[in-house]
Formats: sequence, C-alpha cells, structure tokens
Amino acid sequence: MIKFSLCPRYELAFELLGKKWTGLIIRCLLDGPKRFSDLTDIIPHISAKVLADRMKELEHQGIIIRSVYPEIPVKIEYSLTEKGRDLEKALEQVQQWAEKWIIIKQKKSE
Amino acid sequence: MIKFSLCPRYELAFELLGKKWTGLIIRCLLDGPKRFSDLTDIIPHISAKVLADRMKELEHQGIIIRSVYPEIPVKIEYSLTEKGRDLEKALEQVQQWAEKWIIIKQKKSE
DNA sequence: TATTATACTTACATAAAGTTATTAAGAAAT
DNA sequence: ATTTCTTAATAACTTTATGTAAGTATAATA
Repeated sequence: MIKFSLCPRYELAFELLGKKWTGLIIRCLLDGPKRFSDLTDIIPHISAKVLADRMKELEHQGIIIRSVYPEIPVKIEYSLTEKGRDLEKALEQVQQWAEKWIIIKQKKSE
Repeated sequence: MIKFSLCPRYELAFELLGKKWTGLIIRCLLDGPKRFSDLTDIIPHISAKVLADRMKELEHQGIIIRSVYPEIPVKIEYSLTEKGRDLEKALEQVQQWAEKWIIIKQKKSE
C-alpha cells in the first residue's frame, strides 16, 4: 500500500506562512510598498520586535526587498519581490475562504 | 487619504493558518480521513503534544471532526468538515507557489 | 538644551512548542 | 496473575518564540 506523504517544498512553504504575522505582512505589501511604521499601523497588535524579526526572515528568503532612502529622517521601504508577489493567488484564496467561513464574534451590546 | 487596512476575517484565518503545523495537518486530511498515528507518521517531526493541541483547536473551529470507533484498541479518525475541505484551493495555491519558488538545499555529496 | 521623527534594538517576561516518560483500556501472551 | 501490546493521548519539564517596555542613533527643529 502506497502511503501518502507531504511535499517537502510545501512543508518549507509553511515554515514561512506558518509563522505568526507572516500572512498579514505579505498581504499588506501586496497593496504596495510600505514603511516599518506603516506596517505597525496597519497590522493590529504586532510589536516592533517581531516585525523586525519577520522582515529580516522575509528578506533572507527573497520575498521582500528593503530599500533605504537617505532622507531626513531616513526612509526605509519594504516591497515584495516577484517571489513575494507570486503569493497573491494563495492569499486571495485564503481571503475568499475567510469571507465565506469566518464568523466574527460581536460583543454583546448591553 | 484613505488608508489600507486588513480584513478582520483574513486576520482570524491566519490565527489558524499562521500556527505551526496547521497547514500540514489540513493538507494531510485533504487526502482522506486519518488517525492520530497516521498524522504523526506523515508529518515529519510533529510531536504528539502539539498534534493533540492542534486537533482540539481545529475541532473547536469546526474544521475537522473527531470520530471514535470502539474497536480494540480504540480507533479514532479525523476528517475534514466542509469548512475544512474548502481550504483545498488555498492550500493548492500554496503548493503551486512552493513548487515554483522553494529551493531545497541539498547536502553536499562528499 | 529639549523635543520630534523613524527604524529599529535590548532586556526581560510570558506563551508556545519540543522532549521524554507515563497513562488508560482491553486483549493477548507468559 | 503479571507482563506485554496497541492507540491515543497526557504530564512534567526544557527550550524556543513571541510579547512588553524602555532605550538607541541620527539629524532636524523649538
């Protein structure tokens, strides 16, 4: 009997997507390049520490590019590479799934 | 200027998918119902502790169903609900992305 | 001199995940 | 009767990841 097994590339993909915040960061950047402070504004509750960690990992994985503009104060912009932009379809499907299935719990009024 | 913001349902979706192992567990179950020991066999390096935690969460979120068959020894089978099966398209896109972009580092043959 | 701004870093605390040993229930073997 | 086997976990403990709060560097402005 032939046993099912996972694809190693898929496993590696989820070493990225399976980390907290990664899916949200990439989603933000699909909207266009963003600065560090844009990301902390847009992503609720992410801390500077973890955002910095995540950006380093994503840059290391070739998913984002960090561009430095020597303005005053310095402007640093993060943008997606082709590899990063190519995640759009996958994240769009997550979005569609979420719209169909995720229920937002309302707080009781009163 | 209208500011971009994340969709709350999408954020909640990534509270699931953004956890370690979740994407792999669901991928396994898309292949068909599986037992606890099947999952530990198929998913490399997952521990019983975390698998048990994850299965409880996924059951709680209505993504999987836990069925008990009172055989000897007991047989417990996990299967996807419609909500869970509906993640197939999203995970397929992750798979395609992974096949295109993820490079597997070979160990030097020497 | 003190304050503002951006993009972080540092030290410390808590939460999540990993490791190893153990449990429960029932059957079967010794 | 006691040990052994099986599945599906759980318990105690260690390590890693994430969260929190404060601090740093640079240069301009008040």
